[in-house]
Amino acid sequence: MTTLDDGYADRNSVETTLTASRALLGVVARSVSTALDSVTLPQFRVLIVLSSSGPMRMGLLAERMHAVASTFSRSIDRMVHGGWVERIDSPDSRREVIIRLTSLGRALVDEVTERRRHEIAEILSRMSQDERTVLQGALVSFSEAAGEASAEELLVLGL
Amino acid sequence: MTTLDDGYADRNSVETTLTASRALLGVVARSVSTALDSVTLPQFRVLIVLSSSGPMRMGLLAERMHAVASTFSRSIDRMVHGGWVERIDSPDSRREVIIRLTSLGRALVDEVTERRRHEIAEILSRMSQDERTVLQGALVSFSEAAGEASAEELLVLGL
DNA sequence: TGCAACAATTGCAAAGATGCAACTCATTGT
DNA sequence: ACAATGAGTTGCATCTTTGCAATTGTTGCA
Repeated sequence: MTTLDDGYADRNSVETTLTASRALLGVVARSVSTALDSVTLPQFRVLIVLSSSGPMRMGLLAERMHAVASTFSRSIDRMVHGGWVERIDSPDSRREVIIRLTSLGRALVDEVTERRRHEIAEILSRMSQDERTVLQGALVSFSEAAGEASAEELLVLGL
Repeated sequence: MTTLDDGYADRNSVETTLTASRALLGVVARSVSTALDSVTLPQFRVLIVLSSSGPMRMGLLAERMHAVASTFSRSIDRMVHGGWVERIDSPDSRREVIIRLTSLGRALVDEVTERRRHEIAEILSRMSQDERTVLQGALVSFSEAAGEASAEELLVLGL
């Protein structure tokens, strides 16, 4: 991509970008908020991690969540009780426990991402083809300039 | 704005938009995460509302937060104790209590928004002037197509 | 004036998140 | 075989969020 880096962002373009980006954040917020009727935000974060990284050993998952193992064990108790995840034996070692999404848990995550996609598609459909094309190009360059947002960071807000 | 509505969004542009939203979320998450060392997310949301709407009567604020008044009163207790907000007498009625940000509370919010602006500026600075201009226009048309994201919704994410 | 409506707080209570220390098994290495 | 280490769980404790019911003042109105 061409990055001429021919300037710095003036105050105004920052404000404009920030303001305009609120719409996009609104989409995300709406999609997540429905899930929060079912699980808490910390719990939803767990679902997100399991969804994107697959089944995982207890300790590893706790570490990813920046939680103390004991704390986390009981959080998982609650989530198991809620039917969102399940504990299964590890094929590697009998002292390890693997946490896996149940179909219910997966459905909840899917519902959120699906809602998000759907809503974005809806908004895009209200734009002209030209506008979409321009937007797409602009967002690509923005994403590239921004770099990868680490999964770790996104987790703070539940994706 | 011209909305020809001459098509539907293809899968690809949806994905691109989704990716960009993650980059944006990364910015938001990073900016907020430091504040979360000081206050909880629900508490930070209170600070956000006070920051954007100014001092507010107890009951009104509780309503905005979708909290029951009694619940909220105690949340405010903790925040007062933490030094983030203060209760002041209402000039209108002696039975009303106004909640106002302390300078500490305001500083916390400012710090977050400042960090966010800074980071956006940084990203924009890695783009060419042309790209920035195009991005702004594109985001504006996206915002228009999306409609207002209610402050209510954005609050889920802490702005 | 006196009562009903209003604003906020307090009493009580349940559920989650979180942390430290102790404990139970399983595994590894000597 | 046994001690040391590793993985999870349980005991115990605290703090925050959240809700319902009852209480204390205030205000408005008949």
